[in-house]
Amino acid sequence: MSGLLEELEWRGLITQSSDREALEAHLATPGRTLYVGFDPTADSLHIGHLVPLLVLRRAQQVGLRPIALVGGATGLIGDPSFRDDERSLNSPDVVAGWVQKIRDQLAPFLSFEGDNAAIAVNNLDWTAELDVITYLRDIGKHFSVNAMIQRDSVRSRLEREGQGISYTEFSYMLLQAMDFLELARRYDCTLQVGGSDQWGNIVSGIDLVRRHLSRQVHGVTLPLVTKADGTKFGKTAGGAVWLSAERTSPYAFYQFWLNTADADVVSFLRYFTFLERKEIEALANDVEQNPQARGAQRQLAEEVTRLVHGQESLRSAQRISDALFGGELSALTEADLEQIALDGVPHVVVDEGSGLLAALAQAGLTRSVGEARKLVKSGGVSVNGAVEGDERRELMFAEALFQRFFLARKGKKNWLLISVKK
RNA sequence: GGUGGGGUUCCCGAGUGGUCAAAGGGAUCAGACUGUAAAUCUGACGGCUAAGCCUUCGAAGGUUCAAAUCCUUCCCCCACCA
Repeated sequence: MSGLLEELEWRGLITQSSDREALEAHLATPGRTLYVGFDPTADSLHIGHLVPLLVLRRAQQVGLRPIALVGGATGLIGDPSFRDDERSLNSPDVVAGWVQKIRDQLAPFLSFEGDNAAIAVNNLDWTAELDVITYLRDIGKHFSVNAMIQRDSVRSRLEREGQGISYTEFSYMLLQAMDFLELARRYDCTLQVGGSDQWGNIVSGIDLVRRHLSRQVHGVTLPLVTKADGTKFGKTAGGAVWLSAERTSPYAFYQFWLNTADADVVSFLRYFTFLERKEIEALANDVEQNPQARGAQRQLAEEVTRLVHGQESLRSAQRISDALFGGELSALTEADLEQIALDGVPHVVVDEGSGLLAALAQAGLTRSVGEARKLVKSGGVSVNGAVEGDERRELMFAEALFQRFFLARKGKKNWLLISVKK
């Protein structure tokens, strides 16, 4: 009845699930509750978090009650699952700050009103006061170390030469299992969803709930997003692609999706948009027939940017993309250039007569002046639309657009707006 | 606490007195080709206003004309044992 599983199924979003038929039957009853956990490992979520977050939203759309859990406690420990090395701990103050930011970031994706209003929780609420003896007796007693060390998720840490795992991280799965138990108790939550790396932790939770409450609860994992060329999804030159506009501008965000490879775009449409099956099939056909138009990429970029940053930000991202990639730079007006800076293209202010190289380095477009020099020498930089071969190029009013601006470009798509200061 | 192994440039990983800014691979960046794709090929890949100089091989000292390489102490990681 809920249709959640069918929806996830055709989108390719189910990697593993606990007893599928039982789950299907379970979800047939209206009003079920599910949860996804997000650990605060930074002050913002990134696009890797988007898949489970959107699943939570999809679930709410078909009538389930979503719980977004922020790991104020688990974030203090660090999930060892499939990680090669031990994490360094973050201070409680820092993590608490991140918890708040992530809560705020999650909220717009869910509705906190209506019959199946979303719930936001923090697992620190039920772990902060827990004493260690109670924890060991009530939780720890249900876990077999023999079973825990069999988990794939920690195997590399146990077998790999030169690596180990601390008791702290090893305990992570108990904390996550406890979360499921707590949510089952408090909110009758009966389904946990997470990335495929979470399978072990989810199963631990299912077991714990069964032992404590004699109830059958369920788990589903989502695929790890991969790219056809084997490189890591979600990374760009500047690092991860973040959901916060401060870390990744809407323009950069839009460009990220627009640059999706043909081989990946269809699955990304399924994972990251709410477009219906027919629409996605039409776009898939488009990729086949008319790849150079990149219609699917455009649609993907549009949908995801709107979802994360809203209609306004999408417009400005498109406006600036059109301006920079559309045609003649000479067609840009002074107002356009001013807008470009506001819309999120990297921007630096320099004194007249400053060197181009310094400006590139200052803007972070290159890591050092030397790198900028090499780049210019190899023809990788253009200024105001023309390849710049002179490493000594100085930025003078006389040559600036509107006596103020230089539009520099590194490679084909990395723009930098330079303003010359009076 | 004991014994053994180990910490190398973004990552993996070679290097055991000069020929080492340090092999090789990956990642990354640029150029060519394109569609702001992929694949492929080419180049770059510690810093420096680049001839040359400066800083790097866990940390600090030391030996030497010369150290990533040898010695001392310390820190950290791993395995096994207690």
